[in-house]
Amino acid sequence: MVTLKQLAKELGVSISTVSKALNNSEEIGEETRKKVKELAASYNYKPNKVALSLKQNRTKTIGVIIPDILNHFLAKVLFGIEREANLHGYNIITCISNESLQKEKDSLQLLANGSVDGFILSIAEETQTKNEINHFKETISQGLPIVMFDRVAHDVKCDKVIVDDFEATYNATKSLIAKKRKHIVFISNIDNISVGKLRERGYNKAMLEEGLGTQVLRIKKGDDTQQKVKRLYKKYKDIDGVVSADSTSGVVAINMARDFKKKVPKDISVVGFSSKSVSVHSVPKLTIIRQHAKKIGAKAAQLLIERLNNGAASKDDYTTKIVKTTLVKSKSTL
Amino acid sequence: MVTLKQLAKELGVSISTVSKALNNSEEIGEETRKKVKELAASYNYKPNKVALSLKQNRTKTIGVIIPDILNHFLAKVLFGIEREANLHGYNIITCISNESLQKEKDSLQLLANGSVDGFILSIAEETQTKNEINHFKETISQGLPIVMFDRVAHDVKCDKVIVDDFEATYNATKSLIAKKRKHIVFISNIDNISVGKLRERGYNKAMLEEGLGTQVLRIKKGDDTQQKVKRLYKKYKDIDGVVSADSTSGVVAINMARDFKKKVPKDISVVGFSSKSVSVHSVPKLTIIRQHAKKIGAKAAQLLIERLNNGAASKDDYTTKIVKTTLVKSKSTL
DNA sequence: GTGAAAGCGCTAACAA
DNA sequence: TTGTTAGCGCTTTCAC
Repeated sequence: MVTLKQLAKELGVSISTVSKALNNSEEIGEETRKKVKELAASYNYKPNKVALSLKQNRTKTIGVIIPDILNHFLAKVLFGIEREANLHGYNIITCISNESLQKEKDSLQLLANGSVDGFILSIAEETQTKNEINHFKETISQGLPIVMFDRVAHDVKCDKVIVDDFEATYNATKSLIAKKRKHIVFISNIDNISVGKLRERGYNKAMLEEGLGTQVLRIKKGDDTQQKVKRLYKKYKDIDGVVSADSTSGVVAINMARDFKKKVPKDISVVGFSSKSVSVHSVPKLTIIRQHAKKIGAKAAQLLIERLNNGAASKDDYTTKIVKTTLVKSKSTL
Repeated sequence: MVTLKQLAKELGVSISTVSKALNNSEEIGEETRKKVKELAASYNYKPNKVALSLKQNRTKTIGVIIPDILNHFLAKVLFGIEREANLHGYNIITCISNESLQKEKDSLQLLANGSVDGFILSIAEETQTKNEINHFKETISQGLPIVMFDRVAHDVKCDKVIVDDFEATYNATKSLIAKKRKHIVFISNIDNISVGKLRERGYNKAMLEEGLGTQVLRIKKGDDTQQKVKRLYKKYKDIDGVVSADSTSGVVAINMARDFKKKVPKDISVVGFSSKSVSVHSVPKLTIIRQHAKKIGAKAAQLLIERLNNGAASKDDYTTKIVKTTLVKSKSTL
């Protein structure tokens, strides 16, 4: 990489002259400016980012910590973050906590050494079950702002972007009930994380309000989803509705129904949290609760960048943005 | 963030003493060392990464450019890269080219300013169709090594990690033929990228060798996969096998078969490039061609880090590693 | 209009 | 054993 020094030497001027010329300073003469710029262009000069970061005490880099990159929703949020960050001249350093508290702590620690200006993260499962939040508070007190999305810790003071999980399943369940479904099962493989719990509660409330009994099928890591759904159908012949808290179980619920001569949606309606690209995996296509993942990511990035630009201005004035889900009807519901 | 300067001041010693003490230099007295370390620990001192990078002229950061984060395979490779990089003390800056040549160029340009020590990337679709490779060559000539994976440019001299795409579909097709399948269709939504073409050729060769006619269903962006598969089944009643170049069409091929009273795998066998977690989306589960994505990512990271450590040593001595696929049988094939 | 010098935080060669 | 100094690449104040 060419440096200012080298350009200065070749031109027989001082380093500061070159720097100013490149930054269009009025101090420098028209002619000199032109000469400098030409040479710089010919060498494809680009100011060294590291030096700039050191000088300006900010990196224009955001640390993103996500629990699981193979989760379609989280990947999509990451996409949204990346795009929005780029628009504002920021890069993102990605860490995958893999649902582990330790890895989450490590990542936070490791990047809190000047590598990034702030964080965007969704909390690891283990962190939520152990209810640990000190590492977040510490990071914030070190002057590094955090924006949490989806799985958030309400006891940490920071900006947040969340989904209306409770209402989403509440409404989805109600819509099934409105179509005369009576025996609706809730299927979830995320019952131990915050959003999973909220979704279950939304379902429960809707069912109880209508005087209907609730039934929950919990799928654990390592379980065979197809087997569990199969057994469910075998045991309870009168199931006529499924609300799924994750994308996999909704798809499986539809495809497996046919093994039991249940027509979808005539005999059984299925709706689940998912995205368009996954909904085509079932025949008929799954009616989904869309979370607008990209928008969530973009919003999180906006909040962080705003805070970074404001300096300490908006201290103690934190936003919680709720991005509403949308029920997108396909052929798996009436 | 605490700096050496502040620690030095508080201890009444010089900056270099503090630096040496923290780096366990033998030069510094036992006692001083202890005092320094204690104070540093109490302040949770961490050396400023940016200053270190500037000083040592390397960032311990890898730029990763992937075409599509929502592609399960690519996301999994990213996971592998991240983990391996972390093991070696590297962070990753992720850019998503979104299959765009321009964004790919921009990312390369933008990070080639000292932000990263090298790149790991898979080539964007547009870049492949336009067959552009100059931006890669330029980056390399600037002293930033590149490792390409999956979709690679053979004309660029750099390390590569690829899949045995041709053999994978060749073998998969052969295995269907061995079970007396005669009318096997190849379905692909990636026929315009390098790996897609190779996969199609593997299928073609296997079919032609056996004197069987070939048939390819191409699915374009924006097409309704379910509709296209449906029409295919409607028109050609005797289809008894499907080889899919991507994960979606394989899953759809299975789930849709039932609409035509075709039993899987009795009447029709389906095999496709995919991963375990997606294969459960079909009933019965899809027999998959596993690509070992995490391993690919890890290998790519290893190659890059090796090269970074070797300096210019292994110049002009580039590796192409082939990570063999594995055919994992499920219930969608005999 | 141009240049010298300080300083961001750190390491390391050299001096004391 | 400890301190001084230079320098990584850059911006910016201040002097000329």
